[in-house]
Amino acid sequence: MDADSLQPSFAERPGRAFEVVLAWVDEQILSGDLAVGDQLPAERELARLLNVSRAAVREAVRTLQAQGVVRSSVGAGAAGGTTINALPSDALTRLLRLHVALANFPHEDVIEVRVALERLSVRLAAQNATPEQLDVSQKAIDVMADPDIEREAFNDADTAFHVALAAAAGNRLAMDTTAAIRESMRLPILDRFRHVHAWDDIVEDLRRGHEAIQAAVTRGDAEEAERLVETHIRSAWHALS
Amino acid sequence: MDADSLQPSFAERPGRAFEVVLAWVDEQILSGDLAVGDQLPAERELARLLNVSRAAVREAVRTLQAQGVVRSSVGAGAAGGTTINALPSDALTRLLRLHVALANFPHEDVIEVRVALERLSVRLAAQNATPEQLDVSQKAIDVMADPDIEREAFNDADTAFHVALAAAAGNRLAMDTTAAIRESMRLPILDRFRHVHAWDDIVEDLRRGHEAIQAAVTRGDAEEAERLVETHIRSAWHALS
DNA sequence: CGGTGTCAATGGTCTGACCACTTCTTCTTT
DNA sequence: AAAGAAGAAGTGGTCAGACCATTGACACCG
Repeated sequence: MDADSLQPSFAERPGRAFEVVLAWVDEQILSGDLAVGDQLPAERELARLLNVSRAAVREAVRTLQAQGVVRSSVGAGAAGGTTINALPSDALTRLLRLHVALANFPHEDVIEVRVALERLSVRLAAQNATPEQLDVSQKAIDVMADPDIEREAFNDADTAFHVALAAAAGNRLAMDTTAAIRESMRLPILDRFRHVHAWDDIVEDLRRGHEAIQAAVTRGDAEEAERLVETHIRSAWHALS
Repeated sequence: MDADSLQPSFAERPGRAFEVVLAWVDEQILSGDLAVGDQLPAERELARLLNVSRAAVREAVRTLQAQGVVRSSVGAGAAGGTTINALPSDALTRLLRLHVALANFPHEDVIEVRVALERLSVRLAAQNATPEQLDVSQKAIDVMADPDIEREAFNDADTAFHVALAAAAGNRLAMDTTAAIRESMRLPILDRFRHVHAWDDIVEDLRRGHEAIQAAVTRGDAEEAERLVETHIRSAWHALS
């Protein structure tokens, strides 16, 4: 009944109790008061601060944990407690993959977004890529050049190629989202790889596409790289459908 | 003590209690005993079945909810209870928003990705938007037309305009990512709104940009809409920097 | 000086209770 | 007999308070 003077807007808020906690954490993160590596208040303290039970706080923490936002460990001192996670892009990738796998998004929708992001990636890569970064994508091309390569290994190298180009873009957010979406389509694409008939023709098209993209990026031709990557993604998906 | 004869492998398992529940649900889903639309046992029953407390069951349910796997609603009968879910989206938006905020990406990087996604959104919107969807974005424009509008309200309506266009694209993934990125920049943009000097000039530019985009989308001119939205975003950010 | 044990703080768990809401059943009234 | 009202039962949502295991800091004793 008293206190609350520090956080009245949250303590008075209606709605589910654990959502009050989530909203509070969201606000703290978005406003910059909580950053990666920082510790959340202890569960008991947070419960008192927001006028909810500790059980409600714990349910919110579980939600944040499931999303990879925080990590909890027991014990006193700096090592214990709940801390904001570096949110390795794995969390994004995991969640995107889960959603796509559950057919929540039509594959065509995913393709559209993927085209938009990869066009951005290769454009930035053509402008910013270092020779070392281009070596990484070239290595993926070399792997795929093996005429006896298994379809799964080819798919992995294919994924690695696109992720490597995204990494070469020098834009971390573009890389993370591009990689997450390509990664989320790894299994659906592999499934099609396995059931397609004209495998030899398709894989040859893919190889040519990759090499053309790599060449355009290497010589810094952003526009051509954008055009090539869009054609590459769309025609590959069409051939597999 | 007793019982457990039905699920000994789970009831006897060590490790965190809520993970026992998660493992049980995983097993039921993977084995096909639980499918989309099915109901989980009631929390009290599940707690008794797995020999854990109801609080542990609830923490597991929160985890599943955060992952979008289940949906809960109160009440007796078929309408109440926790059911296996098909399609959530909040989880993705929330995670992406936090991801952008936490990773502390350079704002320029975020702008690049935002341009790529919003170009996609307005292109799809120009091709697919219904009059009802265009009404929503028009309403945001009307709100911003108020000459006495507060800067925060203007920013909210601005966000709403871009999100509405993304929604009109008819591509759920594009909408979620576009909305998440625009929302992740809500606070930084608001901060600039508050400290900018030539507010009147800037806001007039923004209004003209919105109206031009809305007009292009309405008449189905995808290419012009793409061009306009890119110019709009880049020039607005430049004016605020 | 160095080990050693106490102590405090943390997350993890449990119990048992109450609430708000929804549905189904049963009984009363027309 | 039909319609409606009252209540019983079951659901998730929340709370308070307790205990446990783990961890780190600090005072104490050798």
